[in-house]
Amino acid sequence: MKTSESKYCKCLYFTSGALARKVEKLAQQSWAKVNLSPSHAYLLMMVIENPGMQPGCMGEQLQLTPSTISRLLQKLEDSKLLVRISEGKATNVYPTPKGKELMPTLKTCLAEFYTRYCEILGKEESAKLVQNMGQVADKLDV
Amino acid sequence: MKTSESKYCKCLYFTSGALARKVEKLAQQSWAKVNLSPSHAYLLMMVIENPGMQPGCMGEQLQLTPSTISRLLQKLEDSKLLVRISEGKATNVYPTPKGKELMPTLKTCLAEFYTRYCEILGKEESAKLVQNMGQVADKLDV
DNA sequence: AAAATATATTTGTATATACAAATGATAGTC
DNA sequence: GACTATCATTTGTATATACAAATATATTTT
Repeated sequence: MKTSESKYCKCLYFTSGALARKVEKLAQQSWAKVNLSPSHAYLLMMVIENPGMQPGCMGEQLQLTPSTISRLLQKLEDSKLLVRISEGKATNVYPTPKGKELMPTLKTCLAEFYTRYCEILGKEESAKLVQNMGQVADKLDV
Repeated sequence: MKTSESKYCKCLYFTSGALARKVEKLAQQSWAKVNLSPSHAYLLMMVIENPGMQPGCMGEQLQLTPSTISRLLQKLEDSKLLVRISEGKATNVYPTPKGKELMPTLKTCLAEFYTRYCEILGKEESAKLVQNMGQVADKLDV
C-alpha cells in the first residue's frame, strides 16, 4: 500500500517515519559496495575531509547524539579506517591510509545516491523538500 | 546545532532521519501518559476501531513490516490490551476490555500530539508537508 | 591547593525496526 | 490423495539510535 493511501497518512508521525525508512533503504543500497552503512560512510568522509575532528562536532553536524557517534567511530576504528587519539578530555579522530584510500569510492557512492533520488523525485523538487524538512526539524527543537 | 546549519543539511538522508527522530520524540512525549510508544498506541487504536483486523493489513496501513507488527502486537498482548486469535493461516486481533477502556485517553494523546505540532509548525504548513512527504515516500517505492 | 563544577567521551542498556529463516495452514496440481 | 507452491505470521538475529550512568579531564571557586 502506498503511504498516501493509508488512513494514517495524514499523521506527521507515520509519514516522517515511513519516508525516513525508505530513504534509509535507498541510501543503504547506494553505499553497499563499500560495505558501510550510510552513517558510517558520511562519518568517514567527514573525518577524511577534516582530519583531527572531534566526536562532539561530528554529532552536531550529523544531528546524532554523542553515544551514537561513539558507536559509529568504534566500528570504523575496528575496521582500521580511522583512529581515535585522546588528548586530554577531547578526542581527535584521524583517517588511516586505508580509510583515505576509500575516499574516491565514497564520493562515487554519494554521487550515485544523489543522482538516484534526483531521478526519482526531481532535482528541484527534492531540494525544496530537503530545505523544508530541515526548517521543520529546526522548529521542532525544544 | 540546527539541522539547516549543518554542512550536511542538503542531503536527503540526514534531513529525513533528523526530522523523523525529532517527530518520534515529540510523539513519545505525547503518549507518555498511557505508557505506550506511539506505534503501540496507533496499533491499539486501530484494533479498537477495527476489531478482528489482521496483522498483514495493519502493516500496510502503518507501513511497517510483518515482523515489526508481530513484535508490537506481542507486547500489547503481554500487557493484556489485546488478544490474537489464530484462524487457519490468518490471525484476528481483538481489543480486550482493558484495551477498550484506554480509547478515550488514546484519543486525547493523539489530539494533543496533533495540536502540539500544529502549534509549532502551523496547521496549513504541516498538512502540506505531510502530504508532500507522503507523495515522495510513494515515489521511493521500488 | 582542595573541592566543586563543567565538559567530552564512552559504556551499559533499551527501543524501534528490519531481513531472513522457520512455522503453520491453505490451495492447486498431478 | 500426496506433493508442491503459496500465503500469513512468528521467531532468531542484526542494525541504528538514544538515554542515563560512568569515566576522565579541565576549569572555576573558595
